[in-house]
Amino acid sequence: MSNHETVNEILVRLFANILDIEEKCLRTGNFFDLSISEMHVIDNIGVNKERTMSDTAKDLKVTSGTLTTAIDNLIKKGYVERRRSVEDRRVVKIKLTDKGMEAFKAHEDFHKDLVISALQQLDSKEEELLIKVLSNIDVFFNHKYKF
Amino acid sequence: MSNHETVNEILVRLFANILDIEEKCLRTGNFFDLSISEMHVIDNIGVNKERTMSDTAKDLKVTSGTLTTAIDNLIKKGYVERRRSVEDRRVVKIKLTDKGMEAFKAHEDFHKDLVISALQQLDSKEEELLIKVLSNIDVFFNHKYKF
DNA sequence: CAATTTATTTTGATAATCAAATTATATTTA
DNA sequence: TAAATATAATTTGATTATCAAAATAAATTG
Repeated sequence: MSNHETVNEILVRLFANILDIEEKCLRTGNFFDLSISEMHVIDNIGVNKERTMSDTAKDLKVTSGTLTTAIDNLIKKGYVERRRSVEDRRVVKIKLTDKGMEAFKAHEDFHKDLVISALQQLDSKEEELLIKVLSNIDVFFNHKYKF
Repeated sequence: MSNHETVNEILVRLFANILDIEEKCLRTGNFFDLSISEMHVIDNIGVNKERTMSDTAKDLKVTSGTLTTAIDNLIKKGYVERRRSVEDRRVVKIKLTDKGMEAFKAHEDFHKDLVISALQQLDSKEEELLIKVLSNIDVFFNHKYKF
């Protein structure tokens, strides 16, 4: 097998595994009632912020209708609060509750932990190599991603 | 910014976008009637192979009920064929049609492009090192997060 | 102030998924 | 070998995530 094929195979496997790990860590952790996509909504709202529905939907690349139902559920579960803006009464502001912030932090910690444990294995030369390759992929995606 | 933060940032962006980009490349290409999950089924069946439902479902980490409906749709769209095994009549074998193989190859090309971009500016020694580094990370994750 | 634009929600639909029940066939065992 | 058990796949009934288009409400503009 060529290097290219090997790299492809490992990247595909790593990607699938990381998604799997993230989902399972969620489901077996303290926030077992959150799906990955719900966690991504929480992650996007972020701590100490009050965001509008449309900005959040745009960031997450979903329609505002989709976000409305997602937020309905997150409110039911106690992770998010919603209020109408007083300056512009068309606008709805959302922010995390304390429980939401805890979930945010847990997820952040998970990410930190994942990256730290991956990088711990590497010497500085390997680390640079990895960053270079990841950046290359990032550039490739940004290039492809103009629709 | 520390290496950790850089890596984390790139990873988050990559993970947020990769499925999206892959799907959009599909939809704007010759196989606009395939979703990304359908393409992953096609990818898993692979060319020149005849696979059983259960093996494929296991590989894809979905239940066999889920795969049954996925295969129903792929047959309707003309990408897959299904026949009962003669040796064991409980077993169902699936394989790609010619159209399915074309889709497989188109998807393969997308991945090839990705890897070529990823490996840009790397000499063959660095390629080898990268393979080692990625494999280590994969093995490490599987050890650390086993459920 | 009427028309238009903007922000959000609602509605009605489809994909992907699961667990549990069902069907058909094969294997084991008493 | 007939009955019990196991296996492979499908069907059923449900949920979640998603979209486009219609509806609602508020702000802006001409």
